[in-house]
Order: sequence, then C-alpha cells, then structure tokens
Amino acid sequence: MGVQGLLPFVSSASTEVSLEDYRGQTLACDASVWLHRGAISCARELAEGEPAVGFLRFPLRMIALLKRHGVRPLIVFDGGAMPMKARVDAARAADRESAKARGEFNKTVKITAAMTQQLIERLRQDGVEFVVAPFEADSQLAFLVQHGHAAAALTEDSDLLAYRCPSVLFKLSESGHARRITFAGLQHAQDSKGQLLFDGAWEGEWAAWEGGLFVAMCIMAGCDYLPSVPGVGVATAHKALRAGRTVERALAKLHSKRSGPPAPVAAEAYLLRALGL
DNA sequence: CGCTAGGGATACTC
DNA sequence: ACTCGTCCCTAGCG
Repeated sequence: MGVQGLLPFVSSASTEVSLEDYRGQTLACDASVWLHRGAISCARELAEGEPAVGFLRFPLRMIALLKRHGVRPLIVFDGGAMPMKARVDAARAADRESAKARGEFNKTVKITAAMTQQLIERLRQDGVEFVVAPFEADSQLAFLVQHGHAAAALTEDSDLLAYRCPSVLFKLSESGHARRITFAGLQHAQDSKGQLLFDGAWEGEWAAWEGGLFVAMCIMAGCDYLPSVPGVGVATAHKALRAGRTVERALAKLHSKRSGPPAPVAAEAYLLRALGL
C-alpha cells in the first residue's frame, strides 16, 4: 500500500507526538486500516460468508482512544473504486482467492460496503462524525487537512505525503503516541550521513521538490495506478531527480543506465500528464 | 556498498 | 455482489 519504502526514506523528518497534543482538535481518520485490522479477528467467518460483527471492535476501540484524549474524530471512508486501479484490484482479488484455497483466511480479508455500512450505523448512534470520500479516502484526508477541517490526518498510508497533506500521523499505538510527518518538515529530511535530501544541493531546491519533484519521485518509485519501472525505488528516483532537476532529464538518466526489458513508455506519458507537464 | 524486490512470520481479544 | 497489509531479513542486482 502506498509508496514502498517512502516512510523509512523520510523517517528522519518524523517526530514523536501524543494524542494529548491534539486535545480539543479534530483528526481526520482513515477508516480502512482500522476495519482491515478488525476484520482479522473474524477472518474465517467473513470468508465463509457467516454473519460477523467482531470487525467493529478494533475501530470502535481506536475511536474511544481518541475521545479519551479529548480528540474529535472525523472518520473518512473510501467511496467508489478507481478505474485506473482496476489492474491492481484484479490482482489482489486473485491473491485472496488462492489464499482462501490454502485456508489462509487472514489473507482473504476484504472490507465490503456492507461492513462499512455497519460501522457507519454505529457512528450515527454514537454521534461520531464521518464522511464518505468520492473515491479513495487518501485524497479526501489530505483535502480535509489542507482546508483546516482537521489538524492532521491519522493513517498508515504513505500516499498522504504524495498528496501533499500538511500533517500526517502514522503508527498510532494503544498508548496514544504516533509518528508525525509534516509536508513542510520534509525540507529537513536527511540521509544516513546527515545530508539534506531535498534542500541545499542548489538554489531553491526545496521549492522544486515542493512544487512537483516529490510527487514525481513517489510515482517513479511505484504506485497503484501505473506499471512500475523495474529496479527503481525511492532512493533511485530521488537520485535521478536531484541530478536531473527536472522529470524529463531524470527519466532520461534512468534510461541510460537501464538494461533488460524495454521501459514502459506509456507509464512515462501518464506520469508527465499527471504532473501537468 | 547501497538498493530493490521477494519470502517468511505475523496481525486480532481488554 | 461488494475496497488497499506490513515488518524484518536477505539474495542478488548494479
């Protein structure tokens, strides 16, 4: 899920925070992760089509955790499926089928609209606010924070950074602590040698990353919408973009060093289009 | 030596 | 008929 390896790559820009820091404020919460983890507790029942409500326990406990710290939860649900992700969705469905055949029910877990409806009913009863995103929750979460409807997004999905969400909370623990990464804070992210990743190599470098290079790095490293370039991860994409300073030159650099199967040129066309270039 | 990608173990109850 | 896993470790690549 998300961009593989992105969070470790920028982990130096993360800080430990407590839910207490958000007392009296709103957090936009990604419901899908909570539902997925909750569904593990009744994976077999769900796989066999038996009635089950155990999957509600985990998300409700997380909401209670937020309330205990005086935080106002705004739960965000996924909406419609993205046509561009049809290929990935089909592959995941096939994986679930084979897992079911092997009896590995934990890997067959899929959150259905009916399950989402059950949680929504509980939220209505409990007076917990929620919204259903038009498509994926990711971009809706980023929107809510960007427009001041929430102080931060609470999720496990690194895509929130690709969507330039101003403030994201990852890895919330039962103790109420989490790792926070702000988009502006990425300016100070550094590698293992203490060198800045997105600033200082040339005049106005951070503005370039902020303006589009960071999103390009995420896409080049592999996303759910496009076939990825084999052998290119976050680090390689970062190096190419920093050396080339533009998406076009970075892609050219990757080409010159590549060997093996031909590069998916269609992916590059989509990339440039997605970036408005 | 850094990096990518894949395999294995693992998730959930309060 | 219905919606996304992730961490750790390492082989094997450049």
